[in-house]
Amino acid sequence: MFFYKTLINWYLKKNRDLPWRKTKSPYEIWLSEIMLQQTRVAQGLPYFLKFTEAFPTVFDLANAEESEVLKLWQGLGYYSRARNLHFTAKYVANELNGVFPNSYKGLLKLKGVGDYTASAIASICFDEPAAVVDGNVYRVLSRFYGIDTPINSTEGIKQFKELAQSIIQEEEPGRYNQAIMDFGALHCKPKSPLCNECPLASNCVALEQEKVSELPVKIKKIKVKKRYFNYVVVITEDETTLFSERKGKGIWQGLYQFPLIETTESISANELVKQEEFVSLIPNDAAISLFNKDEIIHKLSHQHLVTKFWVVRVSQIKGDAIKWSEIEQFPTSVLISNFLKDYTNTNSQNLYI
DNA sequence: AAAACGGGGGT
DNA sequence: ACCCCAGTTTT
Repeated sequence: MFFYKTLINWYLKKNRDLPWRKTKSPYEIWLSEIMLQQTRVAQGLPYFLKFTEAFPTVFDLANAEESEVLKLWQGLGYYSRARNLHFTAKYVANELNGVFPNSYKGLLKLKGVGDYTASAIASICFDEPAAVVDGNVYRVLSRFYGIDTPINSTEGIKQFKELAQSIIQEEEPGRYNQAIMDFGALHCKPKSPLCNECPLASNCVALEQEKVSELPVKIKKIKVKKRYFNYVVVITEDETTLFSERKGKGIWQGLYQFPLIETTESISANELVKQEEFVSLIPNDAAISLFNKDEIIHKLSHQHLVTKFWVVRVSQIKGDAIKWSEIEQFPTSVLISNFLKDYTNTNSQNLYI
């Protein structure tokens, strides 16, 4: 109870003024929670404003084209969130008359809504005492209670959820959930937490045992792969190009891109023109130049994409072309978005063979 | 149980 | 470089 009350009191003084805290509307809370999954508040905030303006209600979102949703989501990452968001909006609008489920259990069934998000919406919108466990909660609980079970182990996930659930009260569960998350984000930070002015210091096990910097424990296991991307930027005399949707599994599903030739290592122009995919795409009269002198290393969590943009000028095109002037309407990755920006600002003289 | 899934910011 | 972020889904 000390823990619970202290966090709520801290929150009443120090909470962040955020737009989704002005409402209990499940639509807006849901929208904000999906956007903030694995995403910093500062990064998600402008997207929340864009989305609520473009889609004031769940019906507006449901009636949008998926590509329109992805375009607004562009740059936020984890694009399956946007596709699931749209799917769930259509489900709620069409099957549930626009009314979101009003319980943790019901919310959990929605696509893109897991344990954290169901708890957040249920507690904030419906005052259900369902405890959220996000990265902040893991950190605050592991330190305050001195728990060194790895937070990303099966056992740790179960243990911390049970502990969090045992703490939450019937009284103001939504406010408490937001309090412990804000406290983790602003006060009990990963590096340099403010222990010398902490309202929980008197009972914090990690502080007492000088283990603050060691907690929480996390098993690290990500291994980064290198991949070699060659984007073929075909440009015809009448300013059209090839730009199509990325199908199948893997990164950037549903986003648009130039024809992509992936190789096992970095290649030259001479090697590029020998690639089967290139031959089938490009006529013999093509003029090929390399746009970026240095390889672009686009860094994702699990892979580094070593990328070359090949500008290929041709008289005519084989596949389905789009007008270059309309390319910005399509949702695309930050990697390609950055290229388009650079390309527009660069004279074609600066190309490298 | 582990891997995949983005991008940005802090140290 | 490495870690972390209002996690969820797929393999």
